[in-house]
Amino acid sequence: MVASGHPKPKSNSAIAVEKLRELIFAGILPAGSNHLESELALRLGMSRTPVREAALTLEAQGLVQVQARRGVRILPISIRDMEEIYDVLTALESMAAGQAARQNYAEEELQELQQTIVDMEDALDREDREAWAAADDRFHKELVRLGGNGRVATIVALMADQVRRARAVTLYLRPLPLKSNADHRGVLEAIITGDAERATRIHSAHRSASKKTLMQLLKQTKLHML
Amino acid sequence: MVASGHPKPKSNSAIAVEKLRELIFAGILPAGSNHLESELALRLGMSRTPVREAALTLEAQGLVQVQARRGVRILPISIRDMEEIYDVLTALESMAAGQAARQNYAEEELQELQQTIVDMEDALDREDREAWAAADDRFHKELVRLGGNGRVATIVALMADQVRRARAVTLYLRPLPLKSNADHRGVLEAIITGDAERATRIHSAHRSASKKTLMQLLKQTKLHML
DNA sequence: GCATACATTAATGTATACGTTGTCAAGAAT
DNA sequence: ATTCTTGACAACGTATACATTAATGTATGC
Repeated sequence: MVASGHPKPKSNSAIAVEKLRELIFAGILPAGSNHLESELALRLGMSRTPVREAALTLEAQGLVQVQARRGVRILPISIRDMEEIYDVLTALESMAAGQAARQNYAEEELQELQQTIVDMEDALDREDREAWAAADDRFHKELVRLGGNGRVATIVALMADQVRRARAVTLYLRPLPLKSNADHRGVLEAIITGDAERATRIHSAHRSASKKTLMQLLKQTKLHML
Repeated sequence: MVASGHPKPKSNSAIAVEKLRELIFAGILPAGSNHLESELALRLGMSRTPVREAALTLEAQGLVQVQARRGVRILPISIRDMEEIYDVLTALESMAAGQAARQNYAEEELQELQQTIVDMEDALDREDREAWAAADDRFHKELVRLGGNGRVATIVALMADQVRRARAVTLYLRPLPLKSNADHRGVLEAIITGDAERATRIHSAHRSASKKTLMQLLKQTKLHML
């Protein structure tokens, strides 16, 4: 067998999910807009059936809403939505940080987490906001993975998707998150030393601060819908 | 307009979701079993299409898994699954308790929560485990509602579904949860007095204790799969 | 001139037919 | 006897045709 990449025969339904997600995240299907199933099917070059199934999947993920006779509606994200999302992330990630600390990981198992912090610092030096955001995503994802709770990882990934949609707008509005890295290092150290309570506390404070900053930003700039 | 119940013309797809959920919770479709789409369609008296859509919905809810050529598999719940689920519930409900305390609810707005506690006490007096479980469900659901975060409510409802599946087995194995009610009253009082930190702490301890009890029970009785 | 009722239409919801593919078993070869 | 191959079958994935239903526009009556 050739060692090439997966010869994965993806179903059209799965392809539709991917493509629609891309279209939504790229803003080509703008928040609040409605799209007929037949229109999307035409655009994706397949029949309505797999598109319909993809729409159901995306609805379960909270990205769209399927309305009878009005097509699939790309859900907008209000300030209140962002508040809810950040609170869920705060609760679950903080718990994950604590659980990670309880696992007694060897330092080498924490290399990826450490690397994301280094990458964030590098990005900050270069004032590269995109790179910082990408590394920040990796940090939070890895943190949750280390927590060892698959359901938490799934839920957090869903919520993080929503945050990412909003970031297109918010990333360049806020000041560079210089303070964040102290928090990240603190969480890492707490995990290394096995101090679960401290890991939870630091991360919770970190998320709360992020939320506060973002909320103020959204309210100031009157970006009530994304 | 007559004040009778909704003349709701539910779609077959929605009906299929309901019926399949009932069949799963009743154990008629046992955990771990596989069922062909055509078989389920025949049983529900409709074509494969709405059944397929229902299966996708239930898959997103974590109740089943659709495997190519092997039909829909009713997902079993392992001890590890229950542990993950309880941890998610602990984190989100505890936060909800704190948020509820911050809302400065008038006492009349907390009547339903109070009523569930009364009902639990009544059920305990009568040693009616089913009634206790039903009231306990209402307590947790109402608590989360009072927290005011819709996403938390949705996620908790999903997780609570899974717990309910397992309860058919566990409800009659464990001792009557006499101690629970002190916790419930404590949470209620903390919400009334607006002590968010206390509400969170008490509820978190309550959920942790419940988890511990359940875990021991499951391991002792060697009920590794449900 | 406005409101109401009806007809038309367009989009969803559902059924069905068909192509595709993995599975399983039977038989042959080693 | 075991393993590999091959072929048939069965179930899913997808397309398409059809039924259902709600929205819209028009016509008619008050």
